[in-house]
Amino acid sequence: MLDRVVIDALFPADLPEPEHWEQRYPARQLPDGAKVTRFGPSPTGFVHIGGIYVATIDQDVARRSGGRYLVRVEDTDQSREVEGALEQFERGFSYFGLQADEDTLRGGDYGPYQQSGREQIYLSYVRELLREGRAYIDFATKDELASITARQQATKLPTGYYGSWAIWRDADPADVQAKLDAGEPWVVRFRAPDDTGARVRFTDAIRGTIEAEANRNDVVILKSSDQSPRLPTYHFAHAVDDHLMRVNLVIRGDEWISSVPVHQQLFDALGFEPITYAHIAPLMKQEGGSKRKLSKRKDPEASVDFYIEAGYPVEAVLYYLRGLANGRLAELPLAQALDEPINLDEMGVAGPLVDLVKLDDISADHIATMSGAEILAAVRTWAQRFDPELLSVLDSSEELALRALAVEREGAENPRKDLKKWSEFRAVYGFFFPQLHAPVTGPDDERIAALGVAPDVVRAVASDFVANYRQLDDGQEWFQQIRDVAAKHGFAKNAKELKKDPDAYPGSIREASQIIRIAITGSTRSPDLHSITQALGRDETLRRFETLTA
RNA sequence: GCCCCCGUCGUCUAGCGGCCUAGGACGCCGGCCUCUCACGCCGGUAGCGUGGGUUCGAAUCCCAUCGGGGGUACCA
Repeated sequence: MLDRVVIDALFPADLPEPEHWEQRYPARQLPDGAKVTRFGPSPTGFVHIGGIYVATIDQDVARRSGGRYLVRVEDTDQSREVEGALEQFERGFSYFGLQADEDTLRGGDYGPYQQSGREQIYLSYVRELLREGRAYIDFATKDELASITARQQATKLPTGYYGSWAIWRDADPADVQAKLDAGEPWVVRFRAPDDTGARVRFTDAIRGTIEAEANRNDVVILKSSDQSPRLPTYHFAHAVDDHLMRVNLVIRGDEWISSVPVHQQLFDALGFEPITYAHIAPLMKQEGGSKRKLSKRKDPEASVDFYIEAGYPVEAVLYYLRGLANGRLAELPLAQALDEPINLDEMGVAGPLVDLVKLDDISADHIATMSGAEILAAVRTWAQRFDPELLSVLDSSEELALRALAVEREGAENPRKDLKKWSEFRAVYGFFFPQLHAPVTGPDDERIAALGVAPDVVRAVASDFVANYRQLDDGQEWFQQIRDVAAKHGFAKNAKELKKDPDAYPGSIREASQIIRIAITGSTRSPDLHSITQALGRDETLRRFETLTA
């Protein structure tokens, strides 16, 4: 074991003792059963939808229990850091209404909330572990490490830096000193308790009891001395930060399950109270016949930007995510589900596939419950960022927009579900707006030609329709105008009649209606025609026939 | 290689030894409504990974096997 003087010389002389930090960050005064949770984003410049998923759970559990939810930026890997990542994170998370009770922006009594700002704290505890002989200085090179792993694999031994493989674990202090004097870079490794073969068990708040081999690995806890700032690995930062921030429930991805034995040893060596874990199965993606984690490289829907750009309503996404967390919530109406608590012990243990079709359905259902004014407001907000042209049209024709959105919605028993996301507004409602609507080119426009009605008949039908057109309030009466024109030009009363004797008619009422529909909306598929003309007004309605009657 | 987690319709799931001929939701298919689309309504499709046990009885318990996921980093 190294001499205390040697150890202390490796650290700043004014480095506080652990006791200092313990006092600086006292136990929280919270009601019984209050959960303090935390979400730890890495500033890699990509906000993953899985982060929203986990953070939603973190926040919900904390708030329900009268506890605290904090965000701690895990930036111990400076090489992966991306410029502006924090702002991006903030934007993504606030879009989904996920505000932390404590974080870098809002502050709090347990900061800094960014690991790169906590160097002194980690160092205090590393030095302490070193003094106690529960950690040691290590000079192993990458090549040495690779060789150890290779030899272990060849002999089917568990891989890792442990026991007699750990070349610096019980090194002669003189050798250590020599390396130090030579200025060789060093890391600090945790001295794993020597209980090889032992089994450990712990209770996971989601999965129940989990049993595993005790950790044997002397994991690195402090990264290389040739870096500045001197930062800890995740494992060590987790132990120190979660203890000092008085977090009592760690909710994280299940890729951490295998690390729990190390974490427990670390907590124990540091003299910290053990902590409760809840390991969440990650959001998955179907690929071929198998599932894999949603990947930020391959799957656009892994990014929160995907949902923001598409313009999915926040509530719909949140509702979907909560339903994935607790199946029970997916059966509840949206408002109620957003209000019900998420229970950890109800969470599934297998990773769910994210199903955009399901999200679309949820979203369409939700939008159908909104008023036209609410929808317009949401579309405007979306368009502000993603479709400036649409924005200006909306702003110059607000009344029209409201009338358009009212069609088969306001006062309707079963409102249309024709909008799944705000980005679809233009395609679905665009034709209402003269600035966005391209009139048909004429009787031979291919959309009309596809109906199979002769161009001169089309022109005649259109002309007659326009000549006698009356803007009527009653839908049936209004539609009678089309029936009359159709009858006059020999169209069959219904499709059945036409089918019986196809050559006897230019088409049926169906085709006649479609001529009118295409002229007005540009499409063979549209909401109720009468309602549309009500929204458009007489003049605009007739204007849309100009190219057909000319 | 070694260690851990997981496995019910295409998807999300209910299910905790008899209430299961396995329930719901989304999707899909068909029908009704109808001037198109959407909505709505009605109906249908489809699953306990496999093989052994235990038991009067197994989706539920045990074992094995297969499949999927993760860890085994000075990444988180």
